[in-house]
Amino acid sequence: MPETHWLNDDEMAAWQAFLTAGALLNRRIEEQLKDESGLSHLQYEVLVRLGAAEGGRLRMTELAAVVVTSKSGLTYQVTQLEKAGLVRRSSCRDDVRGVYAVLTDEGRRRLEAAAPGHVGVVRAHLVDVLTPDQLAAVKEGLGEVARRLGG
Amino acid sequence: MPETHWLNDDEMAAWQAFLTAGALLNRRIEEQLKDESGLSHLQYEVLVRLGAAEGGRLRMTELAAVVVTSKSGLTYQVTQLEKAGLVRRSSCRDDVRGVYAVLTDEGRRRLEAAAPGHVGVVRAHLVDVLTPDQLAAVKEGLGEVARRLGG
DNA sequence: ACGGGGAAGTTCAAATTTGAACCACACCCC
DNA sequence: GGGGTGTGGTTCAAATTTGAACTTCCCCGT
Repeated sequence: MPETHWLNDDEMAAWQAFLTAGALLNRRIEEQLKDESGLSHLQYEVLVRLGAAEGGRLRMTELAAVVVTSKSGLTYQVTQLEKAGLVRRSSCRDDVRGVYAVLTDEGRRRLEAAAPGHVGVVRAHLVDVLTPDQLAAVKEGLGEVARRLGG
Repeated sequence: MPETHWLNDDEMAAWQAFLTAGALLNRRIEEQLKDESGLSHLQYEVLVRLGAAEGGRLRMTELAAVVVTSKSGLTYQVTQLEKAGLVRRSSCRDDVRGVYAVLTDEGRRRLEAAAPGHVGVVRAHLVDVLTPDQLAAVKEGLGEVARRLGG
Protein backbone atom coordinates (compact mmCIF):
# COMPACT_ATOMS: atom_id res chain seq x y z
CA MET A 1 0.00 0.00 0.00
CA PRO A 2 1.27 3.45 -0.95
CA GLU A 3 2.17 6.05 1.63
CA THR A 4 -0.77 8.21 2.50
CA HIS A 5 -0.67 11.63 0.94
CA TRP A 6 -1.73 13.67 3.95
CA LEU A 7 -3.16 17.16 3.81
CA ASN A 8 -0.80 20.06 4.48
CA ASP A 9 -1.83 22.91 6.72
CA ASP A 10 -3.55 24.95 4.05
CA GLU A 11 -5.42 21.99 2.68
CA MET A 12 -6.47 21.00 6.15
CA ALA A 13 -7.62 24.52 6.93
CA ALA A 14 -9.58 24.73 3.69
CA TRP A 15 -11.31 21.42 4.31
CA GLN A 16 -12.04 22.34 7.87
CA ALA A 17 -13.44 25.72 6.85
CA PHE A 18 -15.62 24.12 4.22
CA LEU A 19 -16.99 21.57 6.65
CA THR A 20 -17.58 23.96 9.50
CA ALA A 21 -19.00 26.78 7.43
CA GLY A 22 -21.40 24.34 5.83
CA ALA A 23 -22.59 22.95 9.12
CA LEU A 24 -22.94 26.28 10.86
CA LEU A 25 -24.62 27.96 7.95
CA ASN A 26 -27.03 25.11 7.59
CA ARG A 27 -27.87 25.34 11.26
CA ARG A 28 -28.71 29.01 10.86
CA ILE A 29 -30.78 28.42 7.80
CA GLU A 30 -32.66 25.60 9.43
CA GLU A 31 -33.47 27.74 12.41
CA GLN A 32 -34.51 30.77 10.40
CA LEU A 33 -36.70 28.79 8.03
CA LYS A 34 -38.37 26.85 10.81
CA ASP A 35 -39.12 29.99 12.77
CA GLU A 36 -40.36 32.20 10.00
CA SER A 37 -41.93 29.71 7.64
CA GLY A 38 -42.35 26.41 9.42
CA LEU A 39 -40.30 24.65 6.77
CA SER A 40 -37.14 22.58 7.01
CA HIS A 41 -34.27 23.47 4.72
CA LEU A 42 -34.88 20.33 2.71
CA GLN A 43 -38.54 21.13 2.30
CA TYR A 44 -37.69 24.61 1.19
CA GLU A 45 -35.25 23.27 -1.39
CA VAL A 46 -37.91 20.94 -2.70
CA LEU A 47 -40.30 23.84 -3.16
CA VAL A 48 -37.60 25.92 -4.84
CA ARG A 49 -36.80 23.21 -7.35
CA LEU A 50 -40.42 22.60 -8.14
CA GLY A 51 -41.03 26.31 -8.44
CA ALA A 52 -38.25 26.63 -10.98
CA ALA A 53 -39.25 23.60 -13.02
CA GLU A 54 -41.44 23.50 -16.11
CA GLY A 55 -45.05 23.32 -15.02
CA GLY A 56 -43.97 23.41 -11.39
CA ARG A 57 -43.41 19.68 -11.39
CA LEU A 58 -40.61 17.16 -11.36
CA ARG A 59 -40.29 13.41 -11.25
CA MET A 60 -39.51 12.01 -7.84
CA THR A 61 -36.17 10.57 -8.82
CA GLU A 62 -35.00 13.73 -10.50
CA LEU A 63 -36.13 15.79 -7.57
CA ALA A 64 -34.25 13.52 -5.19
CA ALA A 65 -31.14 13.97 -7.29
CA VAL A 66 -31.21 17.76 -7.42
CA VAL A 67 -31.87 18.26 -3.73
CA VAL A 68 -29.41 15.50 -2.90
CA THR A 69 -31.45 13.18 -0.72
CA SER A 70 -32.21 9.52 -0.78
CA LYS A 71 -35.27 8.32 -2.61
CA SER A 72 -36.94 7.17 0.57
CA GLY A 73 -36.12 10.44 2.22
CA LEU A 74 -37.82 12.31 -0.56
CA THR A 75 -40.85 10.05 -0.44
CA TYR A 76 -41.20 10.95 3.22
CA GLN A 77 -40.81 14.67 2.73
CA VAL A 78 -43.11 14.89 -0.23
CA THR A 79 -45.70 13.10 1.84
CA GLN A 80 -45.28 15.71 4.56
CA LEU A 81 -45.55 18.54 2.07
CA GLU A 82 -48.61 16.91 0.60
CA LYS A 83 -50.26 16.77 4.00
CA ALA A 84 -49.48 20.47 4.35
CA GLY A 85 -51.06 21.12 0.96
CA LEU A 86 -47.94 22.58 -0.58
CA VAL A 87 -47.31 19.81 -3.05
CA ARG A 88 -49.38 17.10 -4.62
CA ARG A 89 -48.51 13.94 -6.46
CA SER A 90 -49.67 13.24 -9.96
CA SER A 91 -49.05 10.19 -12.03
CA CYS A 92 -47.02 10.20 -15.17
CA ARG A 93 -48.56 9.65 -18.55
CA ASP A 94 -45.64 8.02 -20.33
CA ASP A 95 -44.47 5.81 -17.49
CA VAL A 96 -46.99 4.08 -15.29
CA ARG A 97 -44.40 3.76 -12.53
CA GLY A 98 -43.58 7.43 -12.64
CA VAL A 99 -44.79 10.03 -10.17
CA TYR A 100 -44.65 13.80 -10.44
CA ALA A 101 -44.39 16.04 -7.44
CA VAL A 102 -46.34 19.18 -8.31
CA LEU A 103 -46.20 22.53 -6.57
CA THR A 104 -49.67 23.70 -5.56
CA ASP A 105 -50.76 27.34 -5.59
CA GLU A 106 -50.58 27.33 -1.85
CA GLY A 107 -47.09 25.86 -2.14
CA ARG A 108 -45.99 28.65 -4.40
CA ARG A 109 -47.37 31.23 -2.01
CA ARG A 110 -45.49 29.69 0.89
CA LEU A 111 -42.34 29.57 -1.18
CA GLU A 112 -42.64 33.20 -2.15
CA ALA A 113 -43.32 34.16 1.43
CA ALA A 114 -40.31 32.23 2.69
CA ALA A 115 -37.82 33.28 0.04
CA PRO A 116 -36.92 36.80 1.18
CA GLY A 117 -35.99 35.73 4.69
CA HIS A 118 -34.03 32.78 3.43
CA VAL A 119 -32.09 34.81 0.90
CA GLY A 120 -31.38 37.32 3.62
CA VAL A 121 -29.64 34.70 5.71
CA VAL A 122 -27.65 33.29 2.83
CA ARG A 123 -26.56 36.77 1.88
CA ALA A 124 -25.72 37.92 5.37
CA HIS A 125 -23.74 34.86 6.35
CA LEU A 126 -22.21 33.73 3.09
CA VAL A 127 -22.51 35.86 0.00
CA ASP A 128 -21.80 39.22 1.59
CA VAL A 129 -18.96 37.80 3.64
CA LEU A 130 -17.01 36.63 0.61
CA THR A 131 -15.00 38.96 -1.58
CA PRO A 132 -15.92 38.93 -5.29
CA ASP A 133 -12.84 36.82 -5.98
CA GLN A 134 -13.70 34.35 -3.30
CA LEU A 135 -17.25 34.16 -4.52
CA ALA A 136 -16.02 33.38 -8.00
CA ALA A 137 -13.62 30.76 -6.68
CA VAL A 138 -16.37 29.09 -4.72
CA LYS A 139 -18.62 29.10 -7.72
CA GLU A 140 -16.04 27.64 -10.07
CA GLY A 141 -14.14 25.39 -7.71
CA LEU A 142 -17.01 23.91 -5.78
CA GLY A 143 -19.06 23.87 -8.95
CA GLU A 144 -16.49 21.56 -10.42
CA VAL A 145 -16.43 19.46 -7.28
CA ALA A 146 -20.18 19.06 -7.44
CA ARG A 147 -20.10 18.30 -11.13
CA ARG A 148 -17.57 15.52 -10.73
CA LEU A 149 -19.51 14.00 -7.90
CA GLY A 150 -22.45 13.79 -10.22
CA GLY A 151 -24.38 16.95 -9.34
CA MET B 1 -40.41 46.26 4.61
CA PRO B 2 -37.45 46.81 2.29
CA GLU B 3 -37.23 45.27 -1.15
CA THR B 4 -35.51 41.92 -1.03
CA HIS B 5 -31.96 41.99 -2.26
CA TRP B 6 -32.05 38.84 -4.38
CA LEU B 7 -29.02 36.88 -5.47
CA ASN B 8 -27.68 37.50 -8.94
CA ASP B 9 -26.68 34.62 -11.19
CA ASP B 10 -23.14 34.32 -9.90
CA GLU B 11 -24.18 34.50 -6.30
CA MET B 12 -26.87 31.95 -6.91
CA ALA B 13 -24.43 29.65 -8.65
CA ALA B 14 -21.89 29.98 -5.86
CA TRP B 15 -24.46 29.22 -3.19
CA GLN B 16 -25.81 26.32 -5.16
CA ALA B 17 -22.33 24.92 -5.74
CA PHE B 18 -21.50 25.23 -2.08
CA LEU B 19 -24.66 23.47 -1.02
CA THR B 20 -24.49 20.70 -3.57
CA ALA B 21 -20.78 20.06 -3.25
CA GLY B 22 -21.18 19.81 0.49
CA ALA B 23 -24.04 17.37 0.31
CA LEU B 24 -22.50 15.17 -2.35
CA LEU B 25 -19.09 15.12 -0.75
CA ASN B 26 -20.57 14.28 2.59
CA ARG B 27 -22.48 11.44 1.03
CA ARG B 28 -19.27 10.00 -0.39
CA ILE B 29 -17.43 10.37 2.86
CA GLU B 30 -20.22 8.77 4.80
CA GLU B 31 -20.28 5.82 2.46
CA GLN B 32 -16.51 5.37 2.43
CA LEU B 33 -16.14 5.64 6.16
CA LYS B 34 -19.00 3.27 6.85
CA ASP B 35 -17.66 0.69 4.44
CA GLU B 36 -14.03 0.76 5.38
CA SER B 37 -14.17 1.62 9.05
CA GLY B 38 -17.69 1.16 10.30
CA LEU B 39 -17.83 4.76 11.47
CA SER B 40 -20.16 7.59 10.59
CA HIS B 41 -18.65 10.88 9.53
CA LEU B 42 -19.68 12.46 12.79
CA GLN B 43 -18.10 9.68 14.81
CA TYR B 44 -14.93 10.02 12.81
CA GLU B 45 -14.84 13.76 13.47
CA VAL B 46 -15.28 13.14 17.16
CA LEU B 47 -12.32 10.77 17.18
CA VAL B 48 -10.22 13.25 15.20
CA ARG B 49 -10.92 16.07 17.60
CA LEU B 50 -10.19 13.95 20.61
CA GLY B 51 -7.05 12.63 18.98
CA ALA B 52 -5.78 16.14 18.40
CA ALA B 53 -6.64 17.41 21.87
CA GLU B 54 -4.38 17.57 24.93
CA GLY B 55 -4.50 14.24 26.68
CA GLY B 56 -6.88 12.90 24.05
CA ARG B 57 -9.82 14.35 25.88
CA LEU B 58 -12.33 17.18 25.61
CA ARG B 59 -15.29 18.39 27.54
CA MET B 60 -18.62 17.38 26.06
CA THR B 61 -19.79 20.91 25.36
CA GLU B 62 -16.56 21.92 23.71
CA LEU B 63 -16.57 18.77 21.64
CA ALA B 64 -20.13 19.43 20.56
CA ALA B 65 -19.11 22.92 19.47
CA VAL B 66 -16.13 21.88 17.37
CA VAL B 67 -17.89 19.09 15.55
CA VAL B 68 -20.99 21.24 15.19
CA THR B 69 -23.70 19.06 16.66
CA SER B 70 -26.30 19.53 19.32
CA LYS B 71 -25.47 18.59 22.87
CA SER B 72 -27.99 15.78 22.89
CA GLY B 73 -26.67 14.51 19.60
CA LEU B 74 -23.21 14.33 21.01
CA THR B 75 -24.42 12.57 24.14
CA TYR B 76 -25.91 9.93 21.90
CA GLN B 77 -22.85 9.47 19.73
CA VAL B 78 -20.42 9.38 22.60
CA THR B 79 -22.54 6.69 24.15
CA GLN B 80 -22.30 4.70 20.94
CA LEU B 81 -18.56 5.17 20.76
CA GLU B 82 -18.31 4.15 24.37
CA LYS B 83 -20.17 0.93 23.67
CA ALA B 84 -17.73 0.32 20.86
CA GLY B 85 -14.84 0.89 23.23
CA LEU B 86 -13.37 3.78 21.25
CA VAL B 87 -14.09 6.47 23.79
CA ARG B 88 -14.80 6.54 27.49
CA ARG B 89 -16.24 9.18 29.77
CA SER B 90 -14.41 10.52 32.73
CA SER B 91 -15.58 13.08 35.19
CA CYS B 92 -14.02 16.45 35.57
CA ARG B 93 -12.08 17.37 38.67
CA ASP B 94 -12.81 21.12 38.73
CA ASP B 95 -16.46 20.96 37.78
CA VAL B 96 -18.66 18.25 39.18
CA ARG B 97 -21.11 18.69 36.32
CA GLY B 98 -18.39 18.38 33.74
CA VAL B 99 -17.68 15.27 31.69
CA TYR B 100 -14.66 14.50 29.58
CA ALA B 101 -14.85 12.30 26.52
CA VAL B 102 -11.54 10.48 26.33
CA LEU B 103 -10.08 8.63 23.37
CA THR B 104 -9.12 5.07 24.30
CA ASP B 105 -6.12 3.25 22.86
CA GLU B 106 -8.47 1.21 20.78
CA GLY B 107 -10.10 4.43 19.65
CA ARG B 108 -6.78 5.81 18.54
CA ARG B 109 -6.01 2.66 16.61
CA ARG B 110 -9.34 2.83 14.83
CA LEU B 111 -8.78 6.47 14.05
CA GLU B 112 -5.35 5.82 12.61
CA ALA B 113 -6.68 2.96 10.59
CA ALA B 114 -9.52 5.03 9.18
CA ALA B 115 -7.60 8.21 8.44
CA PRO B 116 -5.77 7.26 5.22
CA GLY B 117 -8.93 6.21 3.44
CA HIS B 118 -10.79 9.25 4.60
CA VAL B 119 -8.07 11.64 3.56
CA GLY B 120 -7.96 9.91 0.24
CA VAL B 121 -11.59 10.74 -0.42
CA VAL B 122 -11.28 14.34 0.70
CA ARG B 123 -8.25 14.76 -1.51
CA ALA B 124 -9.69 13.05 -4.53
CA HIS B 125 -13.02 14.83 -4.50
CA LEU B 126 -12.20 18.21 -3.06
CA VAL B 127 -8.59 19.21 -2.48
CA ASP B 128 -7.16 17.90 -5.72
CA VAL B 129 -10.06 19.26 -7.72
CA LEU B 130 -9.46 22.84 -6.64
CA THR B 131 -6.72 25.00 -8.08
CA PRO B 132 -4.29 26.49 -5.54
CA ASP B 133 -6.08 29.82 -5.83
CA GLN B 134 -9.45 28.27 -5.27
CA LEU B 135 -8.15 26.34 -2.33
CA ALA B 136 -6.84 29.53 -0.79
CA ALA B 137 -10.12 31.32 -1.43
CA VAL B 138 -12.06 28.53 0.20
CA LYS B 139 -9.76 28.57 3.17
CA GLU B 140 -9.96 32.31 3.67
CA GLY B 141 -13.48 32.98 2.57
CA LEU B 142 -15.22 30.08 4.19
CA GLY B 143 -12.90 30.37 7.14
CA GLU B 144 -14.27 33.84 7.69
CA VAL B 145 -17.82 32.62 7.20
CA ALA B 146 -17.29 29.96 9.85
CA ARG B 147 -15.62 32.39 12.20
CA ARG B 148 -18.48 34.83 12.03
CA LEU B 149 -20.99 32.12 12.63
CA GLY B 150 -19.13 31.28 15.77
CA GLY B 151 -16.91 28.42 14.65
C1' DA C 1 -23.67 33.65 53.34
C1' DC C 2 -27.63 33.59 49.93
C1' DG C 3 -30.53 33.97 45.90
C1' DG C 4 -30.76 34.40 40.88
C1' DG C 5 -29.14 33.63 36.43
C1' DG C 6 -26.53 30.46 33.67
C1' DA C 7 -23.97 26.55 32.15
C1' DA C 8 -23.17 21.28 31.75
C1' DG C 9 -25.10 16.99 30.54
C1' DT C 10 -28.67 13.92 30.16
C1' DT C 11 -33.29 12.35 29.18
C1' DC C 12 -37.35 11.82 26.56
C1' DA C 13 -40.70 11.63 22.92
C1' DA C 14 -41.39 12.92 18.35
C1' DA C 15 -39.60 13.70 13.78
C1' DT C 16 -36.51 12.49 10.37
C1' DT C 17 -33.12 9.71 7.94
C1' DT C 18 -31.12 5.41 6.23
C1' DG C 19 -30.67 1.47 3.48
C1' DA C 20 -32.22 -2.73 2.24
C1' DA C 21 -36.18 -5.32 0.48
C1' DC C 22 -39.91 -5.20 -2.51
C1' DC C 23 -43.47 -4.54 -6.31
C1' DA C 24 -44.54 -3.25 -10.80
C1' DC C 25 -43.31 -2.05 -14.89
C1' DA C 26 -40.05 -0.52 -18.89
C1' DC C 27 -36.48 -1.93 -22.11
C1' DC C 28 -33.55 -4.61 -24.73
C1' DC C 29 -31.76 -8.52 -27.09
C1' DC C 30 -31.99 -13.15 -28.92
C1' DG D 1 -42.68 -12.86 -27.91
C1' DG D 2 -40.16 -14.38 -23.62
C1' DG D 3 -36.81 -13.87 -20.43
C1' DG D 4 -33.17 -11.00 -18.09
C1' DT D 5 -31.82 -6.74 -16.40
C1' DG D 6 -32.64 -2.25 -14.70
C1' DT D 7 -35.54 1.73 -13.12
C1' DG D 8 -39.11 4.27 -10.37
C1' DG D 9 -41.22 4.59 -6.03
C1' DT D 10 -42.70 2.98 -1.81
C1' DT D 11 -42.43 0.44 2.52
C1' DC D 12 -40.44 -1.01 6.70
C1' DA D 13 -37.68 -1.38 10.80
C1' DA D 14 -33.73 0.39 12.88
C1' DA D 15 -30.67 4.20 13.73
C1' DT D 16 -30.09 8.88 14.34
C1' DT D 17 -31.36 13.68 15.16
C1' DT D 18 -33.96 17.36 17.33
C1' DG D 19 -35.37 20.49 20.80
C1' DA D 20 -37.38 21.21 24.90
C1' DA D 21 -37.54 19.99 29.75
C1' DC D 22 -35.00 18.75 33.66
C1' DT D 23 -31.38 18.18 37.28
C1' DT D 24 -27.24 19.75 39.26
C1' DC D 25 -24.15 22.69 40.16
C1' DC D 26 -21.12 27.01 39.27
C1' DC D 27 -20.55 31.99 39.85
C1' DC D 28 -21.61 36.63 40.79
C1' DG D 29 -23.44 40.43 43.26
C1' DT D 30 -25.24 42.06 47.46
